[in-house]
Amino acid sequence: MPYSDNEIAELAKALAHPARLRILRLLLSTPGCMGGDIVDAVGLAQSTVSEHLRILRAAGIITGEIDGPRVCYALNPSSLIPLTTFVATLKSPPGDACCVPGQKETT
Amino acid sequence: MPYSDNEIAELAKALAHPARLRILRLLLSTPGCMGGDIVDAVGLAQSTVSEHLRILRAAGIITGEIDGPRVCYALNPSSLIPLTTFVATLKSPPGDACCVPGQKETT
DNA sequence: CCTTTTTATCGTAAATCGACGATAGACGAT
DNA sequence: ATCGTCTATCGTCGATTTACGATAAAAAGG
Repeated sequence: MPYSDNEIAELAKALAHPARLRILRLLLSTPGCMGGDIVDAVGLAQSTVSEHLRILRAAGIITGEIDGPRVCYALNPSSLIPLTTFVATLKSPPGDACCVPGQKETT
Repeated sequence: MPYSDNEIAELAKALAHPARLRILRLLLSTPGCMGGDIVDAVGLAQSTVSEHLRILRAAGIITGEIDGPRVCYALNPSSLIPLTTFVATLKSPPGDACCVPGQKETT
């Protein structure tokens, strides 16, 4: 039993918002990464972006290092291992039906 | 630009609850997979479990095939490709600092 | 010291989520 | 046709989330 459902759910929750994904993409592609740049890029209020950054930091997905009056944010990809491990586990059984054949479909 | 942030966020949101992760683990390990078994396993009210199943189905993560009065649920791992692709992308740059060296730490 | 810049926090309002019981619908069996 | 079983939906309630403006806190620079 590798990682707890709560742990994985916390990570998934942190990723479950477009603005936060946008921030992560930004951190991936931007050499400078102060909060101000992030605010400009996502187009939300500064306080809202700060809250998204707090959520990502609380989940361990990013780190923030104080650099003078600013904060330099960076990705911490290894934090996502519990989530990726779980998803990989789901893919393991290639494809065997669970019920006896001969059903109608739904969706 | 492979997948949209909204699409990925929807998948992450569907995974962002321990009960739903529990259901997915159950579907991975259980040969029979009718809703009733799931209700017993997660220990929540039938209506609550049905709602979790609806969310997973809406996200495409599971499928439900009607089998008489029951519904047979099964995993659909390929639905998670947008999410796994995104997370894999985050891991690509091994580790280069984004700011000039010489900062204090936060977290 | 005071000002400027940058980030975090507070308070609040609207929206969404999670859980439940009650009810309705679908199906096989009697 | 009716009954029993299984699942989905409805209505509701409390908790959480998201967003904002306003305000406070920290640090560099004049």
